[in-house]
Amino acid sequence: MAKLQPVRGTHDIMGDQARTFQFIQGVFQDIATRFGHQEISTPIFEFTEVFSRTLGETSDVVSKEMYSFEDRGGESLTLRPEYTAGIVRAFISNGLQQSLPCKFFGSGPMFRYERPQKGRMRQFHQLDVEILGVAEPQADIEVLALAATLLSELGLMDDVTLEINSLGDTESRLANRDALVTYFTAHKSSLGEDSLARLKKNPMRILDSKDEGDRALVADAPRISDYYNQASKAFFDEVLAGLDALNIKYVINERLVRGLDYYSHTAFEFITSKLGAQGTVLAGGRYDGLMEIMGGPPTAGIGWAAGIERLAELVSPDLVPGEPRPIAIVPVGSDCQEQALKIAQQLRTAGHAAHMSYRGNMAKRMKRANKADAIAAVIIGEDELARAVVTIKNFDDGSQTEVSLDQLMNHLSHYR
RNA sequence: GCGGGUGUAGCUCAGUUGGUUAGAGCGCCAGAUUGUGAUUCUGGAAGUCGCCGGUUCAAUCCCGGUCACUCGCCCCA
Repeated sequence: MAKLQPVRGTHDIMGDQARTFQFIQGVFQDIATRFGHQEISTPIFEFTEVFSRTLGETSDVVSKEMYSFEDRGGESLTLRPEYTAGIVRAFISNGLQQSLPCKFFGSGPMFRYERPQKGRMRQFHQLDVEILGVAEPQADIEVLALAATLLSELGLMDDVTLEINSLGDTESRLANRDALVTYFTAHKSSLGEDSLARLKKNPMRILDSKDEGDRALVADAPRISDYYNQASKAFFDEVLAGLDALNIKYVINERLVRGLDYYSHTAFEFITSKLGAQGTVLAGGRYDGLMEIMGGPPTAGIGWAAGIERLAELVSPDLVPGEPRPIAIVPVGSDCQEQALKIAQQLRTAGHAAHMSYRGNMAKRMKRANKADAIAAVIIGEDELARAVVTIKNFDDGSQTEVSLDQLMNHLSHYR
């Protein structure tokens, strides 16, 4: 029989990794709450249209990366490849325009049919933050401050740099795009194969090309910043001033772009050099045009997503809290089982971690307790019970004391 | 989707220039120790050498395909 394998690009999360994930999500929830965001969990699948409409038919995600399937009713459903589309859909479904601004956070699995690599899975997990209904640059600043706080509390600020850019408003961006198309079309013959395709689908992406020949062309290409109108320039300046005020370091990267039409103004990525080709750890931007594409009322939006797997690769293990050291319950002889159960229950109710020892002679039980990193063992034997006492063994110094059942909980409170 | 690398025990890895019973360390189980852990000693289980096919008297080793992982590209978190 062939080895039972998980589906390509999926993983079981357990042990240290599970603990690291939990730590990251806990820090994230705490910070997001401090920033005034509320949790939202949207379904992990939606009608396919939710994603195909928002992401655009020509985008890579829609054209080759979606996990789509028909349900029994013949509806085309898709496992979510990203969080934003679902949140925007939820906003419209629930009529939340009545309660703007909406500040959301969420986390969970995402699905993309990609060729797996380290830091890139078919099922992966993201943290997500969105602010809907704030057209002011203050939202951009806050969302970036949230990101910076998260990365700093995860101990990653030294591993990561913030790259930021502005696409300008619609007017500025379209003017720049036209100029780019004109420029690159004139130099079509020197463009690489990938970039030729981008010229049609997503011309701004050429700016980000890794092809050497393209890069030479890009150096002389029209610059986005030359096409900012006054409002766009003022907006970007205000965002940068906010970052300066908060002492958040950044690098302006004019090649950092978003292709789809509903993006505008701020685009940013926190990047690390420690993860090979998958260097983007957290990324986002402003998407003021998205709500309308979805059929909702014109509503500004900005947000970001971070890959939990990628963060987990970077987080130092010593930051992740270990499991609490348990107290081992060691009954000796079958007559002591009931008392052992009761003591375990008492301990757990009082907030201790208690590990019940299930089988074996005493040496075996002690061995297991030691392996579980127990801080102490409660040894429950017939001799002791006859005198209404138990023996407490301290695993760190090897000392033993007899404690009366009455005093047990009191005594063990020292072991927290 | 495109190109390169890798695949031997639960884990980390040796090894066989193609030859009969494939090894180590760690881990696991048991015993020394039926009321006392970490150390020590002894023993044990565990592998269709990723899978399928080809070449060969003979394949874990060579060849082809396939699956998975991995590195880069595309794209992205």
